[in-house]
Amino acid sequence: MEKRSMITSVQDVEIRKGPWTMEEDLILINYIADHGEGVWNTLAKSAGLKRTGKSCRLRWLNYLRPDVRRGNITPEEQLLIMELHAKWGNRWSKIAKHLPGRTDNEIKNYWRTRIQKHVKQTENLSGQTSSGQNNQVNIISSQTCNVVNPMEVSYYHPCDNTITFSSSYATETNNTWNMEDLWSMQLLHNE
DNA sequence: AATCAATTCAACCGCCTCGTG
DNA sequence: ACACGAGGCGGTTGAATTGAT
Repeated sequence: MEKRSMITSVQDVEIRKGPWTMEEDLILINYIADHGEGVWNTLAKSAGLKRTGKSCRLRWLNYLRPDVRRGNITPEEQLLIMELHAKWGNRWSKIAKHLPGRTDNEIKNYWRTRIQKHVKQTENLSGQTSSGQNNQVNIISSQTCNVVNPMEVSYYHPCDNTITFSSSYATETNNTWNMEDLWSMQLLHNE
């Protein structure tokens, strides 16, 4: 059950798993600010983090990096994701390189939870019309209005192949604390 | 208000590739 | 040529959150 926040003991070294604490984030941010990123296993040990190098790398790249953008995928980004996925398939890191600030993990999650759902729905509605073909264009053109998020409604415009959103909210998803808080604290800490 | 179902997304896992000795 | 470790990637999991009843 307690898959999260557990501690695994491997060769006398406690390895923490599960959600990162604010303290761990600050340690990682400060360490990378001083020493740079990379050589993650060494970094984890040197920084005093009871985490694997992989875990540190993932946390930094997907959440703590100052240039990472999270939430509020724009219609343009959504369209680009769909186009690139149609072109390359599940090459998430490759797709992410074309969306500045977006991570492969976020794009993967976004695709699976938002877009793929609509792919299946649309396929069910449109029957076999696109059997075996690259389906992205069909997905788009068969929809004139769809709910992408419970709080967002997107409208497709077939004439110019664009999507507009009517968004009733603009809150970014939080992970317990605000990143701006973290970065301001980190700056203070480094003073 | 309580309960259950559905959704989201952070984080882990396993596999693969690459560099090094 | 082989072994090993580090890094990177895609698939998957499951706790937390949100919505529905």
